[in-house]
Amino acid sequence: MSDAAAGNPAPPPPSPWERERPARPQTAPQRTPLSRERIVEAAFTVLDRQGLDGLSMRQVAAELGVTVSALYAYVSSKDDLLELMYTRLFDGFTMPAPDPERWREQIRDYAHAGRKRLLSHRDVARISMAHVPFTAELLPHVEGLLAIFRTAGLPDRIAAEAGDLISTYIDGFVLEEGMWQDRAAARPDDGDSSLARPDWREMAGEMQNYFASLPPADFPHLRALADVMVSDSSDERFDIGLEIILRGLASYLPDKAPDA
Amino acid sequence: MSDAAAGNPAPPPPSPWERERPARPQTAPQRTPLSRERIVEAAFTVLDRQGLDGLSMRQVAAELGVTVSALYAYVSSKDDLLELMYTRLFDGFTMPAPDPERWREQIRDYAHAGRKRLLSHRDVARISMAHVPFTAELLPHVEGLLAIFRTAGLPDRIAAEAGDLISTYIDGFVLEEGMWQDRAAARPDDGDSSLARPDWREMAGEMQNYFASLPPADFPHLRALADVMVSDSSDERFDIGLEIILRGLASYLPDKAPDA
DNA sequence: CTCACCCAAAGAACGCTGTTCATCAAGATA
DNA sequence: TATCTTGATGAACAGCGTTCTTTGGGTGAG
Repeated sequence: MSDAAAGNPAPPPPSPWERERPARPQTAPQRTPLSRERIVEAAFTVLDRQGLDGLSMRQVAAELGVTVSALYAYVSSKDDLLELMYTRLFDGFTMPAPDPERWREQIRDYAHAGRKRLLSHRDVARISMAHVPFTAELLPHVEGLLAIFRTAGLPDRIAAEAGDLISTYIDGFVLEEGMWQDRAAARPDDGDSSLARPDWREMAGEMQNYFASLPPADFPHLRALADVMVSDSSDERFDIGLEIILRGLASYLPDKAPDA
Repeated sequence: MSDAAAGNPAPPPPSPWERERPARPQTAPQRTPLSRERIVEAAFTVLDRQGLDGLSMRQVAAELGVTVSALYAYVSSKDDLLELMYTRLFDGFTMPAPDPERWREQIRDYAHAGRKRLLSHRDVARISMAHVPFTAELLPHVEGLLAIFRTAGLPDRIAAEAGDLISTYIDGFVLEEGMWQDRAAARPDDGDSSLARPDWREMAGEMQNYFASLPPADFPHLRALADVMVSDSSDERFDIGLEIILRGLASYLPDKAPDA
């Protein structure tokens, strides 16, 4: 560097004793200058590949080809990053204008969209469960839900609770769904042929065998329900639970009789 | 140590250069020989003092005056310990014989007991949320729940889902409850005068102010419901949500009309 | 009484975590 | 050309779950 004044066009090869230059040029394409968005994106990549337990700041940094400490210039903590991921899930998600005639369908749509969102990335239900959607960006969603319930005619105290209730239901259901998937994926059965294929059908068979093995005198109802519990798909089970809640809410409507 | 052959009755004072003997006699009262039960007990002590995030194997070991590695002779992993803690919550918890005339009260009792159990130790709802109650010790509880629903007359597919639904509701509600408490306790407001007193009333006031500060045009329903959301106690809110679910379930009973 | 054994616990170590800090190269500004 | 800013680096710290080897005291056999 000291002879730069000479201005010779061909730089000499690096002297053997000077520490090999960090080889910035390798990373030098300098993809993009790093940003909150890029960090969140990388975090989702790591999440899908390694799950929430494998999501570490170091892994995210590695995914970006960057050091850990660099992340902390854009994200104040891991919790901050998780919150960013959580709110990003709601991007492009708008609540419909409340239609009193169709409030049930509107809630059904909301629930289905919510479940789809939680299934869009691995372990996202666990992240969602750890957050209350009362940040500024998410308040419009809460407002939208309350709008549907209130204009449908539900009493205030019921409407106030209804939002929490179905949100909790969605999160809880998908969380449990994910736990079964993990359990199925972690079965030491077929060696490393586990191509991330949970093999739902085989799992169901094992469950059914297990239920059938229970002492009939002690577990009559569990045995009686084994068939239906195992034969219903996740989607069907989700809709059943959702419908129970909707019927409960409908029973508070002043006017019409709460029949299906 | 090398002149032990002399056999002199009075042991010499410890030579200054040999590392002070670990002073086992200090710990030597040897309280009790360490066991799974004692480890779980200590874990709950640490949990109540430091929360789930502060619950580490090392802290549990310290609580028992013992090294970390000693724990692993009784507990195979931290997850194992957490599962032990989870199932211990159900100790002395028995399901009532199903009474078709009183199924609603029975479920209400179950829910209240469940919430009380989750509130009995800090952060326990988070532990509960991470477990499916399908271990051998807990199956009787599931069976008991299904028994109540089935003998009440609910269709099988509804009964099968009902257990999950109310369990998820209880866990989710208390989880959220705990998150608000944590948020209130972490408020940097009054310095270190935080004697673990969440000061619920003050928190509610802040919430109400926040809602009132929202632009009326964008958040009419949130503003309208601020009063009721904040004035209702946790117990009332819990009962409201529970009642919504119960009404929904009741709507599937074949015979009687599903009025309150 | 002495020796061998056994086993519960100790202690050190490994690789990982979230977070902070001093450093540094390169670009922009004066 | 000299200074300042900026975005990233690499080392470090304390703590984590887990495993491995060592050890010391109590017990039973000869």
